[in-house]
Amino acid sequence: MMISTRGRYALRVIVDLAENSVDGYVPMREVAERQGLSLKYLERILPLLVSEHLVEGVHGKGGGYRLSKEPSKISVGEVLRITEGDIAPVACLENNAVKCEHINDCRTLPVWKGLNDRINEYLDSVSIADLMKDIH
Amino acid sequence: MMISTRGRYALRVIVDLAENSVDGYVPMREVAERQGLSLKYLERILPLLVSEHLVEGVHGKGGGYRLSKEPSKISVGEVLRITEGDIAPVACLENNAVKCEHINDCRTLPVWKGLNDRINEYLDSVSIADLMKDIH
DNA sequence: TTCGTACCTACCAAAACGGTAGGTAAATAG
DNA sequence: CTATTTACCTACCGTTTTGGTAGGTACGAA
Repeated sequence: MMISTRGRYALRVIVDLAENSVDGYVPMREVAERQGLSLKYLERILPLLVSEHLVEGVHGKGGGYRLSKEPSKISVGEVLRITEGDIAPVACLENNAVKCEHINDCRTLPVWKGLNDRINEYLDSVSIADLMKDIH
Repeated sequence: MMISTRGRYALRVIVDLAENSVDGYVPMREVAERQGLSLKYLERILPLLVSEHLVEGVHGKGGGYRLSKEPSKISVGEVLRITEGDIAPVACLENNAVKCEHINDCRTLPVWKGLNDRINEYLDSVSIADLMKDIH
């Protein structure tokens, strides 16, 4: 399996924020409760999203989190790359991969590159807005 | 990362067999040497491919392995599903996944299904013959 | 000053990963 | 019949990743 709970939970949090932060900030306690996830675990995931300017957090009463961009401007690929670190399907395509010596003669590399391209292409084509429930 | 060494090595072995078993059987010792992989580790992977009738092994001198089908009839997806067990990108799409209770109201499920479909579609579209070096 | 929030760091159990070790079973050559 | 060569089987094992928990501190509003 490629996408761990970190990425999956992050995505659910982002969609939850998109749907529930009508104007103000939403405390993570509420999101955790709504989504049935551990607050403590989410608290470890959110700083990643903050540092990459996907969400903003404010302290104190009335504080919480909100999205920094419109849901239509955030792609699923963006969220996953931030939280998973790397969504390459094989080790040799990871960012910090050790240079393979048979790279010019590898029979299997083309299929991994092809797979990687299709995965990223698709995940970048879906936005958070695409995942939101239409609220009439 | 989604595809572990098991699947990647299996694929390299299959392509190696396709290229090097002109008529007879190829001992895994030769393949391991050519590919720079641990023989002992490959010996643990190959029974999977045998039991699913992708390759055949014969004992004794002159023995080894050969493909059971033409390279053009074996897809990359087939090899990976056998060796990896499951190539689902997320836990909730795995074969023996626990039934999620929010399955009918999950905002993120559609994107995982879409991803899963594209991954399998692509891997099934590439055959071992596509990965072989043209030998003139 | 108190409360509610984000945010930080250390720790930890369980599973997966990537093998190694040490055999047995079967087929062939001599 | 014996030796050799191969496939095949099973148990073990160190390291890394996963999926958290525990216990705080920093900050901001009331």
